[in-house]
Amino acid sequence: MRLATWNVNSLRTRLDRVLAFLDRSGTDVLALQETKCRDDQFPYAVFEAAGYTAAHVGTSQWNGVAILSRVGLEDVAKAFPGQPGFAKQAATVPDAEGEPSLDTLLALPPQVEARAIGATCGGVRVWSLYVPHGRTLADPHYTYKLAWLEALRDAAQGWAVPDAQVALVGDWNVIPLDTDVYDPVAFAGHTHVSPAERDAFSAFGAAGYTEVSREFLPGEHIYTYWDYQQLAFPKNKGLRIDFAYVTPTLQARTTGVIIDRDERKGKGASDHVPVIVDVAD
DNA sequence: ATGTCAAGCTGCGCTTGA
Repeated sequence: MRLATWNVNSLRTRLDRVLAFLDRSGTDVLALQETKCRDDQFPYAVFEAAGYTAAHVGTSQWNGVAILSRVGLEDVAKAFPGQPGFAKQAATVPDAEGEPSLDTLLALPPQVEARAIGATCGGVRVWSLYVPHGRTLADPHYTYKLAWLEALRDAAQGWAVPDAQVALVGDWNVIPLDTDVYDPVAFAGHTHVSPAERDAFSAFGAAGYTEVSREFLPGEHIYTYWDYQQLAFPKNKGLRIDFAYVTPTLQARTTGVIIDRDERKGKGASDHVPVIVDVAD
């Protein structure tokens, strides 16, 4: 079985590329992140015509995760148990002088975002994950990111029972090693590289998972993302932030990992490329 | 070339998010 994960940065913009990728790669199960569409905008029929059943969760133009499968798709979960929500701040309200005041920002109730979807495909429990970005170390989104990862770790630890076949794949928005970024000095003080984020990422190892892209592709400066700005891709100024954690039984079946770097080329590319995991039948 | 892209909403530019 060929399992892949890809942050497509808008499915509607990239639908032709996704279909071409499925055809070219022979992927059986594709986890997508950042579909950037609502469920009613998701092209279920297009994927059905291509032979794939799809499950999607999307509530707005932001986030959105999906799983496509041509080897079955069962027991869909549109969030993980205990998945934290994010409390957006409403518009400022006027203070006594009628001016917007930073002291009167209104925190809206936390909303569980479309960042995780699970389904059982061909005997493997697949989770398509879009970890919150964090924005800056001082932003409430960063606190949310750490809480989100911790809650996922707790849930995932419970799934990692003996012989379980679980894959946690997606855009983790964490740079685990200094050699996973083109310039670690330039990233100091930013999100993705903080000790807390790196600890939250590596905690999945202690929870019973192995990150198989690292196992099969241990080299330095292997990237899965290149910013659209500053000619990052031609200069190969990338980040390694898309990963696949799997349970031991699934790890034992894993025969290889491919990072499809060519998918970043040409006009209309996503800023991320697919990470492909091959699993023996 | 302060070397980007996408979506929504109002509108044909701005804001948000990455």
